[in-house]
Amino acid sequence: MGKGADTRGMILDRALSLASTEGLEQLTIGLLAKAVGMSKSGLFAHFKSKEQLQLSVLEAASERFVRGVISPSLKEPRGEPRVQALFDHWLEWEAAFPGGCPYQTAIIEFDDRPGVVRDYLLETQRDWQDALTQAARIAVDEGHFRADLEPKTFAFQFTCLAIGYYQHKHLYRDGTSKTLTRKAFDQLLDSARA
Amino acid sequence: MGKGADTRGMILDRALSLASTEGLEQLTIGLLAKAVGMSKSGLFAHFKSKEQLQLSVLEAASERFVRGVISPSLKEPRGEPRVQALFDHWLEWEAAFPGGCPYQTAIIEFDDRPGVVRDYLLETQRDWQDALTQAARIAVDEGHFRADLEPKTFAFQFTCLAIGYYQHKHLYRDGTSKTLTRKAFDQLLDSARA
DNA sequence: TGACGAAACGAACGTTCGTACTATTGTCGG
DNA sequence: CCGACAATAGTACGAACGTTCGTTTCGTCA
Repeated sequence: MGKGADTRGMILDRALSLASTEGLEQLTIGLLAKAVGMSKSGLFAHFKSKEQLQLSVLEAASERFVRGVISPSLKEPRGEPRVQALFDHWLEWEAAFPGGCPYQTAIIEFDDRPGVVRDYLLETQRDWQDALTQAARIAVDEGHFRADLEPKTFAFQFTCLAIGYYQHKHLYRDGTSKTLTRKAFDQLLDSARA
Repeated sequence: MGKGADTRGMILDRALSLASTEGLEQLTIGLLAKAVGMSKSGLFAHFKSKEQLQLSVLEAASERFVRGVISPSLKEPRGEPRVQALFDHWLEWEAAFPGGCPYQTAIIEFDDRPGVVRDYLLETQRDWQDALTQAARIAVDEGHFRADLEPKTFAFQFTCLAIGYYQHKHLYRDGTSKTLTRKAFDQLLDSARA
């Protein structure tokens, strides 16, 4: 159980990069094998099907997301600072992948294709949305946000900005995306406060 | 030049639906041929390459977008009513495709892949962003929006909501997306007004 | 009606896809 | 150091990919 898990991890590392630029479907087994310097069959043995590979890639992404975004944000003070931290860490995390957030790509690819991949995406995205909603609710409780703020709506607006940032950055590539998104987010925070 | 253009149009019609659900790359020539009841080679003859087919599909989408969103909105009164119309027509237009806005899918697929398709996406998306910015600027001039509003930022926020709506709708499929998005948009309008 | 160009066809090209088998290598505990 | 077993490579498969080819059907006008 030693060596195998290591190579599997290395494969998923490389797969995450490829999936972020090419998508989960274009992430081909032959291509991935060449990228990590293995034979197609040798790599294939680690995952018993392409669908399992796709799922494993998303699970690896989840793990990184928790480690890079969720956990560090939970260490921040409750309320607005934590909301702000979630946003900051999201921006950082997105930049860690050459093709941007792998979830973004995967959701577009699979939101109309039923199966275990779509199910997994739905589940994790719900969790992320719940976490955001909860963070907003706490900010209300703490008195940072106005009492009549709807946490769910706030979470949606938050997510919209995150998605929009991703798209703007990768399409225009003019370096203005981060400033623009920060401005929009500050405005969102403004209207969320008392 | 009669018959050929007709079938070409019919092909692109079907292709638009398929591309919105499957993506421009998964929109396979063989699959499309089967969908329209033609032979692969017969269909292929209309476009001299797959890249040309993809480009033609996007051009067909552009045409529909102008006819369904831009033009009718320009008939509305200048200022906020026109901005509102742009948003309303966007929501309608998006619903006309089984897999949602074909641009959304295409941008995610091609934003990291240089070529004529990406170039075309960049160009049309810039046009759309410019149109939105211009509409916001007019609303400022008319006194509907506050004088210090930044039209470009507003256009970005607008687009973010549109993208977010698309994703929410197709992933969750719980029927709450439109209400949620309208609420967020109303809030955006509120903060844009005096 | 005959002829001619446009449009659609069927078959085949070489390549790559995901997956199934079998063989070879590598890594450890006795 | 060796046997067991995990890990990787090799080979082959049927199907689908984009593309090309030569041929056949269709539409139109002399």
